[in-house]
Amino acid sequence: MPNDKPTAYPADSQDEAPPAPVKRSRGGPKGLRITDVAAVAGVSPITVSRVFNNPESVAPETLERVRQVVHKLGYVPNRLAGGLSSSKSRLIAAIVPTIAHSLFSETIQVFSETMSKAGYQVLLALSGYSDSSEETLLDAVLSRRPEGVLLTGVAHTDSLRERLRNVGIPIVETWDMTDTPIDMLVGFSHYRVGEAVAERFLARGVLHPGLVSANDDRAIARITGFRERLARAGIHDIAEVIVAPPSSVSIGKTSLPQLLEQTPQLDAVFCGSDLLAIGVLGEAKRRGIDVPSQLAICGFGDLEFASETSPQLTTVGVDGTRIGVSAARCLLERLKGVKEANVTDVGFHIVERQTV
Amino acid sequence: MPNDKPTAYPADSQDEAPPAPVKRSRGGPKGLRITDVAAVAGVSPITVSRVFNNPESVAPETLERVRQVVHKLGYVPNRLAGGLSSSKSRLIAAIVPTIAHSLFSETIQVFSETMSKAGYQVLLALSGYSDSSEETLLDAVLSRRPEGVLLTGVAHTDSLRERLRNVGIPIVETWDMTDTPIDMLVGFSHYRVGEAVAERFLARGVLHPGLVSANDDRAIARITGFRERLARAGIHDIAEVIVAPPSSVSIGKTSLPQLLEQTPQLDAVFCGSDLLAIGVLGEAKRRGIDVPSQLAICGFGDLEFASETSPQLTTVGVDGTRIGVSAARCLLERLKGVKEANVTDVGFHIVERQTV
DNA sequence: CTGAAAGCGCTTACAG
DNA sequence: CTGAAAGCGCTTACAG
Repeated sequence: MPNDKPTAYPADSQDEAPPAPVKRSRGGPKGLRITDVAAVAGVSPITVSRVFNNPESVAPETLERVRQVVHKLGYVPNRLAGGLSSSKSRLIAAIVPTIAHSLFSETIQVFSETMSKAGYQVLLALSGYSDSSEETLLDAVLSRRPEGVLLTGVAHTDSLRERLRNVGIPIVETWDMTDTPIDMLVGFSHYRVGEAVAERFLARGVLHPGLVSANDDRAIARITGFRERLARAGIHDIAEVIVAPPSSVSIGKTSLPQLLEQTPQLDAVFCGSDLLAIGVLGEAKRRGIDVPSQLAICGFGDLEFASETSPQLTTVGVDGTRIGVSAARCLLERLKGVKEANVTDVGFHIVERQTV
Repeated sequence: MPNDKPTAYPADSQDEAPPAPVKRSRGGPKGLRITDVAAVAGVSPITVSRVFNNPESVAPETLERVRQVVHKLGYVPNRLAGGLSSSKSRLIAAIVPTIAHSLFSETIQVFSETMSKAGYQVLLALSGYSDSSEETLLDAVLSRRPEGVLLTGVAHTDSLRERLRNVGIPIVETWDMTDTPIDMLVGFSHYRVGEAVAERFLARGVLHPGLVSANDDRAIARITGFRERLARAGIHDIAEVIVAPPSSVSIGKTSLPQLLEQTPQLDAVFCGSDLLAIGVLGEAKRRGIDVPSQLAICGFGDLEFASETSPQLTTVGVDGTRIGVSAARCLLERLKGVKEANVTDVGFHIVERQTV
C-alpha cells in the first residue's frame, strides 16, 4: 500500500465499510404519504393501502381508526404510484373528434358518469377531424396506461388499429359500424342512414336532390349510401356542397344558393347535421321557397330545439345516450373479466315532423 | 446446535451467506420498458429518458438512433412511472357540471386543445349540479396529482376552497365572478347579467315580469340580480318557475302556463337558458301571444341556431371560447413559473335580435 | 454529452 | 386480519 498512515476517518470506521451511499435528496417532502398515515394510525403501510383498495379485508376497528387518521390528515393516495405498482391506472381514455356543439357530448357525458360510478376516471382526448396527428395522440393516451379506450368512429389507419389491438386492453368503437371492429363496437351504419334518407326522398317523388355536408368520415359514409341508393333509382345527378367541419347554421345558409346554382330544379337537400338543415331552411324561407312542399330538407342529429323551432325539417335521430351507456357497460364487463366480444347496432330512426 | 449433520445444501453454500432474498415475480413483463430501448440502442436508460424529456441535451446521432429504436419497438413511455418520479403528471383536471347540451362544452373544447398543444392532457371530471359528492370527486381528481385545475363556477364550500388552495397548484375558476377567488379566475358576473336583463325589461316598460330557471348556482345569481334591480324600480311581484337542471325546451313550454297562472298580465320572461326561452316562445305562439310585443322573452347563452330560428328572442351572449383559451393561458403561464394572480372579467353582451 | 445509484409512493406476493 | 421485503418504470442529482 503506498499510504498506510492513519486516516482521518473516525476511530470506528472499519476497513471493510462499504462506501457510504450518497444521500440524494429529491427535493424534500412533497406531501403526505401512506407511511405518514400508517405511523399515526399505528399500522403498517399495507394496511392503509387495504383500507382504500380492499376494505373488507381489514378489521372493522382498524378500518375506522385508519379512516379517521386519513380524514384528519387530509391524505389523498397517489394514484400515479398506485397505478405503477398495481398496473391498474383506473383510467379510461375517450377519444372524440370534438365535444363542442356536438352529438358526442351527450355520449361522453353518460359514459363518463357511468365510468366514474364504477371507480374509473376519464381522460379526454380530442382528435379533431383530421387524422394527421392521430399517432401522436395515441402515444399520449397510451402513455397513461388506460385500462380501456372509447373511440368515436372506427379507427381509420391500419397502423392505428394494429397498435390498439396489440395493447391488449378493451377497446370500444362507437358511433359507426364496421365488419371488422378492433374489439367491441356500439354504433350504427351511416351508410344505411344515407340509404334510408334517399328512400324517403324517393317516396316523396324527389327528382333533383342535393346534399350539404362536412367531410368527416361518417358524413362521407352517409353520402355514399345516399348516392348509391339514388343511383339504383336512376338518379345520378346530385348537387353537392362539401365543407370542412364544424358545420354550422351559417354554412347551411350559404350552401343553398350554391346548390341551386348546380341544380335550379332542386327539390330536396340532405344535410350533414341539423345545424346545416336549419341554415338551409332559413335561406329557403328568405327566398320564398316552401318547405317541405317545394323543397324537402333532411338533417341529422334530431336536436330537441330543432323539432320545436323547425317542424318543417325531417331529421335522423340517434340515441347518443344509449351509445354512451352501452359503451361504458361493454368496457366494464371486460374489466370484470367477461370475455365475450360485443357488437351492438343501436340503429337510428327518421323523424318526420310534419306530414308531407 | 441440535443438528450439525451436513446439510443438503450444495457444497458452495457459505455459512455467512445472507438469507437468499425471496424472488417475488410480479407477473412477468407487462410491456416494453425504457431499459429495453436502452439495451437495443446501446445507451443507458437515462439517455432514453432524455430523448423524450430533454432532447436538446442528447447528441444528434444518439438522438436519432434512440428514436429509431423507439419507433421500431413501438415503445411508449409509462407516464405513471414518469410522473411519480418527476412529480410532473402533465395532467390538468377540468371539473365541469356537465358537458351535454351545454355552454361549457365549447370552453372545454378549446381549453383541452390549448392544453394538449402545450403537452398536457385533460382529466375530465363531471360534478353534476349537486355538490353532495364534491369532496369525493376532488379526492379522485387530486389522487392523479394534476398540475393544475380548471373549475366551472366558483367553488362553493369553504372546505373545498381550502383544500384546493392548500394543494399549491394553479387553479382557475371560470364562468363566474367573485371577490375572493381561490387563485385565478376567468368569468363574468351572473348577478350583473340579471341586473342588465332587468334594465332592458324596464326600458321596455315591463310591469309584470316572470322568470323560469334551473336552480344551479349561477342561475340563482342571475335571478338575484334580476330581482334586486326590479325591486329598486318598485317591482316586487315576479312570477317564478324554478326547475331542476338540465333545462330543456319542453320545460320551457310547460312553464309558461304556470307563469301565467301566477301573473295573468305577464309581459316579460327571463329564462335561464336559450332552450327554455325557445320553449316559452313556442308555447306563447301556440296561445296566440305575440312576442315580443305582448311578451318579451330573454334567454341566456346566445346559441347560434336560436338566432336563426327565433329572432323574436333576446338573449345574453358569453364568449365561452374566450373563457377556455384564457383559462388555459392562465394555467400555462403559472406552470412556466409566472407568479402573478389573474382575474379576468370577460363580460357578456345582450343580443337584441329584433327591434322592439 | 453520458451514466451508476438512489428514490418517487405505492402494491404484490408471501408468510404468519 | 396484518406486515417486512421487493419491485413497478421511470427521473433526479451528481459526477465525469
